[in-house]
Amino acid sequence: MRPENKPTGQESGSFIERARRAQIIASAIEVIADQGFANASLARIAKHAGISKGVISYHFAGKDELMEQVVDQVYADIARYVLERMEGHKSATALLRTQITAVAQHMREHRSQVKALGEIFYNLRLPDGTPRYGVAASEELFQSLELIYRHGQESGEFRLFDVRVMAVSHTAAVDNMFAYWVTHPGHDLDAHARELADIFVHATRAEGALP
Amino acid sequence: MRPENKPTGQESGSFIERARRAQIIASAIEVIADQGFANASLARIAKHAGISKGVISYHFAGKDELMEQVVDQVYADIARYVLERMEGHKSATALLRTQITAVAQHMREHRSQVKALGEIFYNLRLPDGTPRYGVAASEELFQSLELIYRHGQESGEFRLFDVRVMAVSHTAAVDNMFAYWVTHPGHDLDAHARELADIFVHATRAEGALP
Amino acid sequence: MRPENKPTGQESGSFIERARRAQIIASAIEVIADQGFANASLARIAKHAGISKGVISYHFAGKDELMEQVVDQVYADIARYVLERMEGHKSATALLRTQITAVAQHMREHRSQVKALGEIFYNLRLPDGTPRYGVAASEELFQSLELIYRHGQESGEFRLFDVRVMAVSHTAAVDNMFAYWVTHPGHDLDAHARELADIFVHATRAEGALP
Amino acid sequence: MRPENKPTGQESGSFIERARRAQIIASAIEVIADQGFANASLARIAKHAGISKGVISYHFAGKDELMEQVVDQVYADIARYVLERMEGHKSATALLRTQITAVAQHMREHRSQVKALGEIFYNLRLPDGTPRYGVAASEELFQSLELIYRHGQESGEFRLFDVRVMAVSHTAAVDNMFAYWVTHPGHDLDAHARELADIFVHATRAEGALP
DNA sequence: CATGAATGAGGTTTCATTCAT
DNA sequence: AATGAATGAAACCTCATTCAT
Repeated sequence: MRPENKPTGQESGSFIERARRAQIIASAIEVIADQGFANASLARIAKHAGISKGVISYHFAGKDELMEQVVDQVYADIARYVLERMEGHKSATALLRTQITAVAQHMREHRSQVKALGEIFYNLRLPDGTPRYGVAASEELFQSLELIYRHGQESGEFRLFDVRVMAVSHTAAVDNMFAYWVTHPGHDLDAHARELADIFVHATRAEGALP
Repeated sequence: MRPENKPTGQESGSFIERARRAQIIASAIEVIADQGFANASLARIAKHAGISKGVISYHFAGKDELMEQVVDQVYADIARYVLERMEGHKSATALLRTQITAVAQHMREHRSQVKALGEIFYNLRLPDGTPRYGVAASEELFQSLELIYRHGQESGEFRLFDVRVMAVSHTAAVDNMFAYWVTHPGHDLDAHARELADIFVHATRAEGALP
Repeated sequence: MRPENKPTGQESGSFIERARRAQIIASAIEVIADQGFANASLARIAKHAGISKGVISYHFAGKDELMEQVVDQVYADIARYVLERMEGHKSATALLRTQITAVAQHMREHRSQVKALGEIFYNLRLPDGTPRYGVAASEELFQSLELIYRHGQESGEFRLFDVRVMAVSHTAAVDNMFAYWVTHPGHDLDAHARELADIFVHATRAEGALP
Repeated sequence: MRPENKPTGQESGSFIERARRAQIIASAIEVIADQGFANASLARIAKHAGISKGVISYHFAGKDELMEQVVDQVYADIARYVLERMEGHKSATALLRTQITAVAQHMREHRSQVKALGEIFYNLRLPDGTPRYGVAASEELFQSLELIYRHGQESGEFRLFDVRVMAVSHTAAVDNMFAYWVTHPGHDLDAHARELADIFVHATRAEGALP
């Protein structure tokens, strides 16, 4: 019997406990990234980790909890990585460029994690059949992007536009940059990111004021 | 035994044969749009169509072939719809706007089809676990968008940019417009499309030349 | 896909359908009577019937439905058997004696059925853990016995007593007669039944009026 | 390693050893009474006791031994309680009444214990699937009741009847009194017991000699 | 003396597919 | 051309038990 999860931010459980959970989460990420969500059975995840199937059930309440832990961890990693790199920048334009290029860097260094995140986001469903995450789950991300866009509009850097549509399109373009890179090995991710940043810089530019 | 499928574009089989296949494809679309790819078992599709499970196996080589037929049909519908509306326009800018708004109109009128298309695109896998359609499958779409963008660059309407990145981002933004609309009932799809067209018009604009 | 059960009294399904269901129910009865409820897995029931596990899932919504069908059938058999033999008797005393001896006869001829019924009654639980049947489920039986007892009190054959306590005790004594017989092969069930009838005849007798 | 259990009546092991075993037995009783035998996993029993699962394995050879210890303890409690109250009574009729009412009192005061006892009696099986306790296990109880009945027949208080059938029916009626009370909160257990005593007093009465 | 960790068997259920009719 | 019936694999989950520490 594993002690019930303490949903606090604080790490819980013994050292071994945490190590096993991390190992299982890592294995899940690799299997999902490699074989897709639908093929990522507990059996495969366990086999990939070199452990017995029961171990997963021992450390996680069920498959859903494991998936949610994967999402939580990967999402937190991305957010930390990107926010660190955005610190210090003042202008909305710089923030915008930095966000896109930082995400791209993180993707290049954590390809499997990001892929697994996307798979789970798209596929995990609640018992009633409705998506567990969905576009709705990106609300937090939308809002943080809207902060940048609104900041640019207020400072006069950006023209007036619907910040929600811009945020949704921004998110989509970044996500697909990743998907495109994954399926086109050899594609220059950093160049793509720079081009994408250019696109949104132009798209948001106040009339007659290109930098 | 059913005669093997002729993979030509030409309709094959008797009238009844074609009608049954169409009925099954329509049922599959509705079930997938409603319950998601993972919950769209042949049993559910058959039940929804009011027929026996065996009929599907009789008319399609397997589940995968059914899914591919759904994709083919829906994809062809979208292409026809959008191309019809683009005809007659000359300027790249007009073509760009029209493409985006026409897709949005089609989405509004064929919500289930588009949703099912997305589900299959994202979820269907080959036996070895790799995606059946990945971003790679959008190659045809990318190229047709690139035609527009290159046309604009040659006519001087558009600035110089990487047309592939622009096409990928364009596709992504349109896809997510749909996803956002699906999960946010009441969202104004047409307004979103107009804003999105504005975004790409600005993003592509030759310097100092806003219309 | 099996057509959903029509909960009407009318038999539903094709001939083969009904035959398979009957076969599976019979197999379940034998396995439960032989190995006990806890050991009566679907695998064992299927093996005993010489069919695949999946067949059971095909014909019954789940294990619980199978168990309930067993109860329904066995219970109806007993009721029919006993009521047939009680018909024509007028005096409460005769009805009482007949009920007990008829049940005993039925038990002797349908040992497995009765045993399985008891096992399911005692063990089957709802998803929330509460008993599916329980003493509460015997309410119908209690009330029919109370009719006899009240009839005897009104006719003056029986003394005054709490008919509910008498019915509960009666039910218990009959059930345990069966259980005792099951565990003591060679025990004379009919003699036991006659003795038991004597006990309740004496227990109910109006003072000073033994027949 | 724990020293093997000494199956003597004498308490064995250190103080801590005995305390732990008692604690575990008590927890098992509560869980079984609450959730039923089938849902009383070692995990749940351990959790309810606030200890680790391993402790149970340490102190008991296995689940079966734990169950048997529960039976032994509860059974001994009941016997002691009832026998104490029967002491001093001489007439068979008084002994009969006292036995029934004393058992009822004990039930009211030790509801969980009695419920757990019944669950285990009915459900525990030997590895080969046969019941560990069946009606056969009540032999001791039957014989002690038979002593009373034979005593009454010899003293002339009781009519002639088959003492085994009477004892079996008596046991059944008392057991079901408990089951009925458990499922009908608010039912008057003491009144039920008095009625039940009346029933057996009448059932055993020598003709023409009601007290 | 106690624990946390791990195991692997076995449970029910869902599913795509095959086949005789 | 269609159906109902059957299959067996694979999924997730629970559990009693074992073992190193």
